[in-house]
Amino acid sequence: MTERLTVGVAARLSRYLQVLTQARKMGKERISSQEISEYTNINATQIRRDLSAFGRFGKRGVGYRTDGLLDEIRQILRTQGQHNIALIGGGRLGSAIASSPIFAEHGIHVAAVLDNDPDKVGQRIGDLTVSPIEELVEIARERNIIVGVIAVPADSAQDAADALINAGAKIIFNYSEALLDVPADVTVHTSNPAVDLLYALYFHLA
Amino acid sequence: MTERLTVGVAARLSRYLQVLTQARKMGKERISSQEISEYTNINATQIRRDLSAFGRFGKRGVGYRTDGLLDEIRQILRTQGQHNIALIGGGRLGSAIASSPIFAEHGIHVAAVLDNDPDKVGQRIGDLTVSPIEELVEIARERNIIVGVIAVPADSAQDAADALINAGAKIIFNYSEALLDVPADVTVHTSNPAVDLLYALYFHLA
DNA sequence: TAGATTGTTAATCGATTAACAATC
DNA sequence: TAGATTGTTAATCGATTAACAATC
Repeated sequence: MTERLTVGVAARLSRYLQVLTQARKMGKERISSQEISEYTNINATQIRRDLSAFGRFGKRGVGYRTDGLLDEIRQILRTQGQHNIALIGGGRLGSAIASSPIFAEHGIHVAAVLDNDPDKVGQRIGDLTVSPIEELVEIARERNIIVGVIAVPADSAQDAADALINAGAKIIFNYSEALLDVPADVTVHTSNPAVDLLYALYFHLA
Repeated sequence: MTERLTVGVAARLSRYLQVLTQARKMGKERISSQEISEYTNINATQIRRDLSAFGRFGKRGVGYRTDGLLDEIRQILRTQGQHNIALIGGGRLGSAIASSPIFAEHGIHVAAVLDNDPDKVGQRIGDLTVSPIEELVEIARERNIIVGVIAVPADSAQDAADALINAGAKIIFNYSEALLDVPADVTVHTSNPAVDLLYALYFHLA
């Protein structure tokens, strides 16, 4: 099982992880492939197939133990540790991200919020104080940060990306609509809800 | 060309749409499949293949006209009109979404922000005033809304979904971590940046 | 002409699905 | 035993990629 997962399998396992995390919070002790399918829109046979490639985690006639399956998938995805991330942008979106419980639930800790606007520096967001962008290099080194989240307007996004790259970040989540130019060893995930929406509308209208 | 696109093709065309929109804003008149590939991480051959299924849009040795290709893809995805959407939640995330230029750029108009918290009702967010959730049915009917965005804490998310469904929404974008139970004719897109991040980390660490 | 890039073919690989025996 | 659900097979379909002629 030391082989690298394909992109598709890893993406699907991540979705199962999300459903299982919530199902556990709702007190569900067992879950069937059919139930996971309803929440993810992934075919139930596909789910059983994905899982059975790593072991026999389920019980026929019963389903999967929520807790046990969660642990197995975490092991497969190697996502059991704590990860520190840096957030660039102390505006509305930055505040929303920094305060969201979504990250903590999965072992992800927003270690710092930075901004290049002197008016924002020093403001408090939840437990954090906004730091000047100049401190990013030091913070990233100290806190072992390789993931950065960009929550600034499109016209500042490339500057934010450059600062992150300069500080050693290898994974960037871009919540602006800007296209970012980055070196080959840096991965960018751009989130664009408007485009996702057009995609969803296509299937509704077609 | 009246046939329905496969899920994969529609998803990729949406990504091209995003890149082309930004490339046009940056004043780029022409773009090659290789350039689109660098921004989307989709194989350049795949891109040419996807496009050539609908016509010969490019010029050999030159590339594609940004403007022209944008129009072609919009036609294929049938996303040329204006769409009104309703946003539930007037907190930090809701404000960020309502104020974001990302939607307007693609013809999507946040027509109303609603909240069940009396303290939030009446507050202004950009051009909008937060309305009580009770007004959703009427607003949805008047503004022809079938898309709803949920930007409330997880423990209110199902209530928000129920209100949207009751008002006739068929597509729901869920920015909480909650799992939503909805009728079969309603599509839910749940965004969970933490899970996306674990997925990205897997490939970085592996 | 030389260089660049599209459009297309052909081959391979992974995803998807139906069906069903195994078994709880 | 009866019902439910997993694990697995087999068949199909779409995605991916390399290669390259066409052509701007």
